[in-house]
Amino acid sequence: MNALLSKTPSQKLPASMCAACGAQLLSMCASLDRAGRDELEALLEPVSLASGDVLFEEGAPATRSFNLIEGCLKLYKLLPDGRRLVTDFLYPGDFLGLADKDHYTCTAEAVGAATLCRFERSALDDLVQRQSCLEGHLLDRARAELADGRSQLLLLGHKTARERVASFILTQSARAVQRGLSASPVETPMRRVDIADHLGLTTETVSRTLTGLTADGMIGVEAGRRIIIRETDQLAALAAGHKFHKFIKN
Amino acid sequence: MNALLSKTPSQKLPASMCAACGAQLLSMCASLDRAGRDELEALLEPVSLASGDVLFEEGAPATRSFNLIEGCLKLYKLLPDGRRLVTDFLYPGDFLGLADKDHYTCTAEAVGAATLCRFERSALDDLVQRQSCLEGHLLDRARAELADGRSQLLLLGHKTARERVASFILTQSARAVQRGLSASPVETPMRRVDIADHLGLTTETVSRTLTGLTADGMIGVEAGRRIIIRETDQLAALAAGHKFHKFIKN
DNA sequence: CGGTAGCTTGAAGAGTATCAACCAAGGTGG
DNA sequence: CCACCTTGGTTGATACTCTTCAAGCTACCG
Repeated sequence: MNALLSKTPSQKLPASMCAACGAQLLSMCASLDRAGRDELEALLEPVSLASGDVLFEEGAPATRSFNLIEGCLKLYKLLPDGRRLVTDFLYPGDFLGLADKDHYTCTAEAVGAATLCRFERSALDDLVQRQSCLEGHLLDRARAELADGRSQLLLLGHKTARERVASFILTQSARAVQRGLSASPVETPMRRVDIADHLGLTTETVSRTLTGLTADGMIGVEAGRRIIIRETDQLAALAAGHKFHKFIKN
Repeated sequence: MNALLSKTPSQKLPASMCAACGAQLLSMCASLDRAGRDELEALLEPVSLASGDVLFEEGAPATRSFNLIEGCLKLYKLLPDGRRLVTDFLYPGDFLGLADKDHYTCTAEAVGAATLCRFERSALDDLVQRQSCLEGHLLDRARAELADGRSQLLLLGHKTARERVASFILTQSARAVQRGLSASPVETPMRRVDIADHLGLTTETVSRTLTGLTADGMIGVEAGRRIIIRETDQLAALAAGHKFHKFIKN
């Protein structure tokens, strides 16, 4: 889990790298013109991570920003005694380093194998100053992250275990759709303990709740990691906190 | 609690308004030169709120942004059955509307009497485009809010009631210091139920926990709303999650 | 084939919510 | 000026959800 960052040898990628990048339409690159993209491409360094590799640790000087190209990362914060909260899972197109002014506010760790674009902060900040559309793009990203964060606050502050798990499934599903994947069989690459630490629960409670939702016919679970959404409306009502709903327990 | 927005008659303030504003050094105005400030001042409309007035509601079109000049606001989200989470308390100098792209993500309500600067979003966005320092300022604000939000996630996800209340007291104290007030007798203008909904607890638990912290000599409470920090280090250790600490129960 | 990691299931325990009463302060009206 | 009511806060007893502790199960890998 604490393996060091394994970076590819410092070779530049072929010139077509950005053009061939599957995440380009999702990420900040999409807001740039041809010249701007070339300039951005000149700044980036590719990074590969294996499962469990730590990209950066909470509290370390935030000297670099990243764009996730492929794979899945988790961001988390730790309490001194080991309690952990996974603030977010990241997918291709997501930007890392937005919340981090001087020091990283979270640790970033690869959930599975992952590849990223790495930018030196100083160079990126310089480019952002000249490309005002980038600043707007980052501000939009920040807005979206703030909104998501507030929803997560509501989840952690007041939702029941069932509601939390339902919300999680629907959130993951929605993100899959954003990436052009199907809504219903949702692939969840992370382990139960990661889900638990994301929802403020324990692995046991997550497991029990998934079992319960399955027993109620709202979802199906295949091979542990693939979740089928069977009753979208009921699941959505549960996630939204409609306690009175006839299909909802607790 | 649902009283309508009470705005002052649509008079312009005297030209010296911004210059005389007590919050100017804290807010976005500080990043502008003389000309920029004049331009900003031309956009603003003053707003006064009484305790309980709702400035805007979650889900409404986000047509305006605000700068809090005086008083205290709370931002909150609601679940359909009434469960509420206060995402944040705002103090003079704080900006409202950063997280809101198309629609407000929270309801904003006055905790006590409050005064604000109101900006039409379209006009402000236009100014921001031309004053790039403003964009940088907003990005910095967004960064700080994201970082704060993540800490709050950790609090709601894994901290005990004692840790939550300790964190709350220290956060309020730190914010008071930012505004040039003393760290130790902290004035908390909000009611217990607001604190409870901010910490994901009930009023009873907040009350009991404050009583417990007082009994342990870590704090003192005067007139219900004024909190004296007696043992800063112990309180900080508690808030940080050092469960093993000798003075910490639970 | 043994060993380990991840997941599930079970029983007991803890922390906080819930329900309810009580108290203090402040406002109102007769 | 005092009885009455309302609001906000505290304290108490009980209930309940989720955690903790523990065991078992499955799949994968050396």
